[in-house]
Amino acid sequence: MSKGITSKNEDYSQWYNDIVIKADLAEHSSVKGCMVIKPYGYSIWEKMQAVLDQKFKDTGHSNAYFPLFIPKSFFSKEAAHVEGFATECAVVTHYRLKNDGNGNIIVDETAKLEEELIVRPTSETIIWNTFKGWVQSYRDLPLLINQWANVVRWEMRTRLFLRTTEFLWQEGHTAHATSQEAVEETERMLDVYADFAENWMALPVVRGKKTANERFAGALDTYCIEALMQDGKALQAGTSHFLGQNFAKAFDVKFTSKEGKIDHVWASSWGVSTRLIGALIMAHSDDAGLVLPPKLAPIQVVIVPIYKSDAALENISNFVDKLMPKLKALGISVKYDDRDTQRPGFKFAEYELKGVPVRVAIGARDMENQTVELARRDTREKQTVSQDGLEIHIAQLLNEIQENIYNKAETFRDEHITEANSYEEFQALLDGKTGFIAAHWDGTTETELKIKEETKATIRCIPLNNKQEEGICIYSGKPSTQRVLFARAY
RNA sequence: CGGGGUGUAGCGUAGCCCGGUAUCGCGCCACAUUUGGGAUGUGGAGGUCGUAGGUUCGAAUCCUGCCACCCCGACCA
Repeated sequence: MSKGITSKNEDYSQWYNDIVIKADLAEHSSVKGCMVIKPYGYSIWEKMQAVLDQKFKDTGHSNAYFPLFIPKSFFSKEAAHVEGFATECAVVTHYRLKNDGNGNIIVDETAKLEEELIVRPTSETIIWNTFKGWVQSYRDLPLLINQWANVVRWEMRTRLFLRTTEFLWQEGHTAHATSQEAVEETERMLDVYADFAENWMALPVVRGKKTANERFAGALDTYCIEALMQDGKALQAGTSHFLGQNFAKAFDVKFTSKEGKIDHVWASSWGVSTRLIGALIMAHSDDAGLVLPPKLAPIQVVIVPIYKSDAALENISNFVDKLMPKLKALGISVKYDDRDTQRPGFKFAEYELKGVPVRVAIGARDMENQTVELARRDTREKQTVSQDGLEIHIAQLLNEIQENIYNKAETFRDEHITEANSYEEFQALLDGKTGFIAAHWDGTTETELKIKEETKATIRCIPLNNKQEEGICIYSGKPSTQRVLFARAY
């Protein structure tokens, strides 16, 4: 059926790569580990940005932009932070090239930087260095800043969208007068992410906290949303960190309270990246290609005319010219593909591959009967409907698709949260059913690492509002008060 | 950084062992017939065979160095 897409069941990883390439989302660049995000893929990112950006503004944040380069000394100021990122930093050491006399361009060794610059893997340090100058009084708080940026993490292995050397993201950085406010902010932004994932991406997520071992370098607490992909592996879709006073202390950011006391401010940081596009692909798509939730689809409706003569095309086009404004008035993005260079069957396949939620096909027969053929991408069902009130019908269908995609993913997710009560059971689940495994854990990093070493499964999170129950750790047999979610992860 | 691959037209490839400047498919261009699920025919364009050396009368092919990318592992969002 679908040309050139490996079946999901045959090779999930290859299926994913095929979709990214064939749906024209991105391609490998000539730069190792870096991708080119192509226009269609980028427009999905733009849609995500637009929604998230509005949500950030609605919660009081302002956008700003900080430098790509961070002086090495800044990094050294927060011990856990530098340790966490040290192994994956690109470093700028020189600022000039020269011709070596043989026609080769080489680094000019005389142009060595006094202090090396780190290409930001995240911006806490440069931002907190800057915040020092922005905060003096409680009146300056809370400071709620977001930036849209690229970052670089020198990963050893990369995968399109899921892990690339350079990627795009947003990072929020906030400063507060009290610990409680900073924690509330951390939780608020986690909710923003969860809401975005569930209501826009149609991606059900588990809200939770990371274990000490999985925590962000420099944070006191890391919250996350975890999603489940169709192959049963988990993917972290967003994180929000309570940073305590770690960075405020490292960069000496203090404020005077109403009572005249001087104290370090409290901080949060939070981010989501282009990795979300990877999540979107892996959560919903099928062997025919990408499946996009209508709310994030760059093109929500495509109209394909089927005609034999110019007169027939003109007839259809006249109808479409009246339909398109009605759809646009309802906020629906629509494309009329009247290219004469491709045949209808080709277009059908192409838009399915690209995940366009609704296809409208109109031929001579439809024009006679005052109908159109509607095809929905999620179920691949087709129906013939009246041209009368079509825009309303389509708007409803888009909502229905959004809902259906979510429900399908939710059912899958719920069916793939399984309790394990022994290590044998745990291992059998990992190798068989996969998905999240809810199991008792003794709370030690030692046990967590042992399990990871032996099974490659990690603790994805301790769900928020987790049910408390007595039990014993599946690995050590020590007492435990709650189950945590394990999974193999991306 | 270890292990494994690959580099030949825009893409995917054959040829390499056994040296004689290159195969096939897709795509592209033109024209015609087509158009309700990835059209067909005819004609055509397109290549410093990753790169630098070496061996040879002659190198995609043999030898050496280099570069790049992909996959698997350790690391990670």
